[in-house]
Amino acid sequence: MPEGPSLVILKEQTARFVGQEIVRADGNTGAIDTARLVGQPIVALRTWGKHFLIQTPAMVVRIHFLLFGTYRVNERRDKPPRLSLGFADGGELNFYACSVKEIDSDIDASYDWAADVMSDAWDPAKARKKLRAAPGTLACDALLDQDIFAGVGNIIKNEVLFRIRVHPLSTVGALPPAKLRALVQEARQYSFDFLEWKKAFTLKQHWLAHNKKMCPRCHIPFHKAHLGRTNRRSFWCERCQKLYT
DNA sequence: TGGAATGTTGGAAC
DNA sequence: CGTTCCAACATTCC
Repeated sequence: MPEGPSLVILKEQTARFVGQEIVRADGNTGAIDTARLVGQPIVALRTWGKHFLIQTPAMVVRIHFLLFGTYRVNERRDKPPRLSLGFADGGELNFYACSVKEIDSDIDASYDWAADVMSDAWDPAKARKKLRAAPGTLACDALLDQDIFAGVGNIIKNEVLFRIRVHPLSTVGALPPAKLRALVQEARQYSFDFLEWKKAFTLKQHWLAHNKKMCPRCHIPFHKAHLGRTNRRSFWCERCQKLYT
């Protein structure tokens, strides 16, 4: 469940806990002192990219789901939770197979909200500036850079590059200004499309490139390889997606 | 059924 | 000291 839009769904599903007091906190995370959460009210539940932030007066806990993490709201899985929070109204929030970490309480100082593609504070001009500052970066790596596009994951990467018809091995410095602008714009636009499709349980059927064998536009086979510094799977069409170097 | 995958971190190696 | 590479983590699906 790891890309940014999925975290936004989690935030929406847990909004009812904001303002509530944690009456029980446990789990097999060795990383935080769960006892310190008991008695704490939830000040805010926020997301930054793929981070889920649980803010209380005493501490801020960061959940990262990595590749396999899951959660349940008012339900339990048949597995030990990494972190389980119980609330006064009987509700509970359970996290599994994720990274749990206490972070600095001053989250506004440590997080650049303008870099989060799902945030109201998202700043496309700032993202373009960061891209121009690293012209040698491959397009496939740039989209996965959480300092530029927090929340973008491998699915979004592949879909954005297909939408804007840019080859994953293009360098961002070689992109014409309109393409650079499109890359930044679609990183956010596709993320919001992802959000709506995920909510409707129709995400996979909307994939045009990710995990696909054939180009839906020109009907030749996609290329598939692990590319870039990030070495993640890329799916692309040699005919439709232009290589800029 | 083994291998790969919506991801990141920390430490070794150079 | 900076950069790069790789193992580790852990679950689900094909």
